[in-house]
Amino acid sequence: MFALPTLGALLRAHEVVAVVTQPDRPAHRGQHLTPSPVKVRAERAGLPVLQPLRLREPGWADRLRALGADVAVVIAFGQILPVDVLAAPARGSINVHASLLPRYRGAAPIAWAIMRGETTTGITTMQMDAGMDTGDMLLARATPIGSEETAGELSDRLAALGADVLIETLATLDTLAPTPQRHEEATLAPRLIKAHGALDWSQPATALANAIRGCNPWPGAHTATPRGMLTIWRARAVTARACAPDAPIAGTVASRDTLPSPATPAAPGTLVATGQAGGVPAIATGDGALLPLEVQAENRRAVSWEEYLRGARLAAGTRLGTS
RNA sequence: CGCGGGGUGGAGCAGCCCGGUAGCUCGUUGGGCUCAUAACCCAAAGGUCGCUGGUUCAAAUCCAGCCCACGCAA
Repeated sequence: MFALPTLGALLRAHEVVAVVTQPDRPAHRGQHLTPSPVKVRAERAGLPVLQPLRLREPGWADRLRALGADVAVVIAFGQILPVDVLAAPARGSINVHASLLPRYRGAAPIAWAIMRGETTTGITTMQMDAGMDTGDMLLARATPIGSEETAGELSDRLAALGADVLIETLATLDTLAPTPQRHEEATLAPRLIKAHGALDWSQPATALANAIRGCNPWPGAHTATPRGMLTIWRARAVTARACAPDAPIAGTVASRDTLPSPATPAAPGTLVATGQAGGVPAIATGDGALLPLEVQAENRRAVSWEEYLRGARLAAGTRLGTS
């Protein structure tokens, strides 16, 4: 979980008076009530754990104020906090946000940065105010995004970076000059919903590859096939050199270098031979073709694209994405 | 008792409804073709059809119970 490294760093470097986290929720197979990882970690450290259903309800600001904390650290909490709660600690509340503000304000900055094809992102700490991620910035640190990095992988890195930046922020809090954000440059990164994972094959292959990275591990980029929904976990954009609508999938390509250009490109979403990667079929897009690497059919494990195709029995020319 | 699909040679799957010869795409091994190959051709090895019990002349297939791993929930 994203907040865990920061909690660990705080436990080492500061006195933590209490931890506030989400209530236990039914989770996983069997619907058992499951505590958040933050709660587990806090209880192991012997700290009081508060799990408010809604911090907006009256009384919480007073309870938090009574803890007598110098400062509150808010990270990946998922609730909008009223100002009296933010102001409960003596020095207010500091947020660790996983983007370079004012870009990608909101609940899913990591996924959106990848889906938009950004090559750089980072961590920003800010003094929280009433708006959503609109507070004055304290410290920021950038990090490059790997060309094939997934949201999950980037999240792990940013979680570790966030812990560092937060500790540095607290250590220099007295001398830091809060910098107002350039609000006119703000962009939004709203919480993802399942529909954000629906692949639109008319988009360019590079955009689709970004969407797939950004939707890994949640909600998963998916498309319809004649045999049910298919989630694509990893994919690579390839050139559409040999994309003919009725090209055979494998086997009869005489030479990868002498293929004639198709008279008409295959419709987006069509399964086509590529003449690349040993004749493994790819998927035609609005611009170029997409070569899936790791996929997962409904109710099944994630497997390689080649493994999936062995059992899926999809012929060349099959259209994906039309349910 | 949250819901839902699965367990079939080494991998991914079909067959199950409608019981009757173990199938497909790969992989592996051997041989062939070729300047060559991840391509093509031929051949071979490899399976207690998750387990137990039941029904039946006959069970991968129908019934019951159990075990195992998986998906969904934001």
